[in-house]
Amino acid sequence: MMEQYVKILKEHAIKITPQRLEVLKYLDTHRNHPTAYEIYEALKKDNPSLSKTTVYNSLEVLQRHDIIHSLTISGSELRYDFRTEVHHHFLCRKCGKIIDIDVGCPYMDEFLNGGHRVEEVHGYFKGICKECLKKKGE
Amino acid sequence: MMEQYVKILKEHAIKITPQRLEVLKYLDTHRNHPTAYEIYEALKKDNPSLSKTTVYNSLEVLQRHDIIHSLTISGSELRYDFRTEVHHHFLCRKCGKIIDIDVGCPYMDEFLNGGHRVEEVHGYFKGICKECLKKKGE
DNA sequence: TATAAAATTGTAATAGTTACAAATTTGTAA
DNA sequence: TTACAAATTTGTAACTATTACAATTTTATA
Repeated sequence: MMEQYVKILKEHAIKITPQRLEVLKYLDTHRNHPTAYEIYEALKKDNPSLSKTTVYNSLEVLQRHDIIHSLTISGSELRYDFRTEVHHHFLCRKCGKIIDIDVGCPYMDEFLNGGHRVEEVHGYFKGICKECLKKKGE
Repeated sequence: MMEQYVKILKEHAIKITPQRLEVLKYLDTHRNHPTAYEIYEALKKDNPSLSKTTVYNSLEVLQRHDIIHSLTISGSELRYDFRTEVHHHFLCRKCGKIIDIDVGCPYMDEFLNGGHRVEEVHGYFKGICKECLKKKGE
């Protein structure tokens, strides 16, 4: 159940706590780019004494070790993502959904010709998603 | 002096006010992706009665008419950009500077194969800029 | 099992942004 | 040019996401 998450934390020499395991598990099993608040609300059901600060702290430590990523796509709040290969994101203005765009830009390296050291790449697209376009037409 | 900005607002049928003209001029002449607060602080010098809300309102209307864009690159506050052709941005974690990356990704359209209608494209890179890398070595 | 270091909790503070009502300004038409 | 309705500006207060901090609890280790 939790062994896989224990393993991840151990590999990164992060102290193991139930809260961190739950946050990590939640992100692994909910790939819809939740906010810190959504994670907090969900985990509070099984652990009513959970603190919002703990969720933020857990997200921070997981992010620092590159186990998860945060997205700044919305501009008002951060979204969190279980780390996978580089991919991009589409934000639908209508329904608010954030959809994975599973293509890396093959020309990405060209952007780096300025001599900067690039550690993160974010591709954000915004518009109206396929489903909302369909609804509109009906 | 201001004629060019008057012209832009007229073309978009936006009511002309000194505040909007100043905000637009500021963004045209300061291409360093300032925050709303930075714009407010700068313009207050010549117009002490300027309200922060007015800056936000002006930015909102200019953005709605696609005259300026906002960047969510930092995650904590919005940055504003006088509209130009599609280009990307690099945020230096060390000095905080946001640098223009003047290359469009030629494979951008491929991302859209999901059938979504894309209205905005943001490419954000984060790392250490050339200048900060140089300083470190010294 | 004892202990030091680190994490969790709860509350309060902070930062960026938005809501709102009163006063002022804008564009238009007589 | 003047008058007026509609829109904008202003100032203050509210709101939301996030961070700071001190007291308590838990973790990893010996």
